[in-house]
Amino acid sequence: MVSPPRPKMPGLNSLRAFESAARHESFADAAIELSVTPGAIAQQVKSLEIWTGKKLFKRHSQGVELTALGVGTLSDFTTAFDALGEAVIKLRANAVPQEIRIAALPSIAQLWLSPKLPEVRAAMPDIIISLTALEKRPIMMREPFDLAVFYNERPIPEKTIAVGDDWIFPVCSPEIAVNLNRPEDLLDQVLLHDTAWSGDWKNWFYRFLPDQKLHVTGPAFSLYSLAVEEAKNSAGILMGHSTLIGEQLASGALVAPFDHKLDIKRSLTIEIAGHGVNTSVLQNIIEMLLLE
Amino acid sequence: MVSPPRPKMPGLNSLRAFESAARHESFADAAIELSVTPGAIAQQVKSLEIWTGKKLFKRHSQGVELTALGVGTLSDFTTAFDALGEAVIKLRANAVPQEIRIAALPSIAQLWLSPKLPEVRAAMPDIIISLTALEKRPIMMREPFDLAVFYNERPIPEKTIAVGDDWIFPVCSPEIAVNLNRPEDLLDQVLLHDTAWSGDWKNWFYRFLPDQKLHVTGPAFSLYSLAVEEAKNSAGILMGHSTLIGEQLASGALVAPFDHKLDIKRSLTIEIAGHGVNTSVLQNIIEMLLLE
DNA sequence: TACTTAGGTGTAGAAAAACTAGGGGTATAT
DNA sequence: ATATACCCCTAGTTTTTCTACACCTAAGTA
Repeated sequence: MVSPPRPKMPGLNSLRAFESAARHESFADAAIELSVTPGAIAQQVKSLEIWTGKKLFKRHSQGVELTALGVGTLSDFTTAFDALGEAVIKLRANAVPQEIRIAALPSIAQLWLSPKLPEVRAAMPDIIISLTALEKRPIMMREPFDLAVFYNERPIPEKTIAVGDDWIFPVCSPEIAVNLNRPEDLLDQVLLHDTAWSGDWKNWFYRFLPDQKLHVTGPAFSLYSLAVEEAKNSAGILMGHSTLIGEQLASGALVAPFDHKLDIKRSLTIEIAGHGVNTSVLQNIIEMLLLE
Repeated sequence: MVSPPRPKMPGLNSLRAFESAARHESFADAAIELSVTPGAIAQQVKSLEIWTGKKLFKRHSQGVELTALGVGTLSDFTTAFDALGEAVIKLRANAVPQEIRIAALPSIAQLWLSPKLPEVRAAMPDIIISLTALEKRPIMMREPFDLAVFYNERPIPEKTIAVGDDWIFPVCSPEIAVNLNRPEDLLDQVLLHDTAWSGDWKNWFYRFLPDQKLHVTGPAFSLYSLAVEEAKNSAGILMGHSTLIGEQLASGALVAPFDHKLDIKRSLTIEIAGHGVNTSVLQNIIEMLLLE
């Protein structure tokens, strides 16, 4: 009566953990990708190694390295999980075609996308547009988004649509601007920082005031939009990103006291999911976002 | 500091349960394939339906039917899980190349394969040959076997190698055979049955003694090899399978009292895994198995 | 040389996921 | 009418997976 035992296959989760760890060559990065702790990755990988009977990684104190065996199968697993991810995303897109999911960098979501969405929603009242702010660009094959709006270094990858190049230049409230005539006037001012883009001031100074030692002492904000608000409140000078502060410059809430603009060689881009669902709706949304 | 929550993807196990259930159009069959209870499948499918927000199956009292949404994505999932299965099997084959895993029907394993293996092992002393008896043919893309020896209806599928056609005819020990001259002499004899092949006697009688009512009263065995042993011990008449009792006929332990043989339109076949590892070793093994 | 940092390991306990068991229900087959 | 085959649901249990540390090692830094 007992049916013969079939040889067990390894758990699917251990395969996913291996694939992620192998792709990043890092348990820590895989842990971030899968939203678990590195210890969980280590355990899953170990269980797969026990199943195969061979080590998949060489452990070093500073990281891991794939063994020959691991190298040989990584691409198979990546292909398989890509296919699986696409199947899931396509399923979701087909199941809820009236919902469009957009992923964007928090700053882009708040400063660029959010102001444009009301118009898009008004034009497409039966479409639900959801917006998720992510610090890191999602892998469109693996995560359930229809559009992703992020920065890309130029030249931008294929399959992405350029929205505009990103230039940086100091901006501030009109009240403060009256005291600023030359870049040197910045030296005794409060310089507002975004924690994620702490290099902005350094880069700009390096380009336009190369002889000046920079004081990185200003207040730091974890969200660029907070820094924008503070700048509007005359709390200091902000390094403005051309792609993000268009609204504020247009309304006059912020002004650019100088003409010194630095191209940071990246563009705001829109990436479209490859699931092939809702293509025309997505095209319409993109067109509306690109206007003006 | 808190990283923004990414939208959760459904659990991998629910995807596998859905794929299996959809492929079989049956929760019960999926449960067998995945070695769980049907309730487990139902729960996994439900959790996927909750994630997608739509029903994937229409439930009927006699079974399930895929919805349009389910139909549309089944092939994507099947493709993905096939790729994943192949990746795992290839990994295993590469990790332990000195081991060859053979799956076979229990009767084939014991009566056909097992007698031939010592010679194969002697010829390849550094290869470990493991043999697993399975009631059902494994899906070679999903389960870790290198060779599968099973019956196939003729015409046999591509990619399988025919070993020999299966004919059935009564066999018994020489002592019993002296009393058997014509098929009619079987009527008052003990007829041994294999539970899995209970139709054998019926088919043979239908062909050669169509006018006789058949008594299906003989002892039943869950393993054909047990029935063979009993037949050798003169416990009764066995319906012999040409592909399985060659040894016994050759040694004289069993004899065929009549010339009445029925072709049951199937062949013993060997299927080779598609992972492409160890191809030449596998070819050698198959050649040895096909000898004589 | 000693400290710090980055990244991996191992274990125990906790949390989450998955499974089984068992009681229902509804069609189809006998 | 009764049995059978399937699916559903819920409760409780088992298994898996994860976290939380404490520990280890190598490389960079003071």
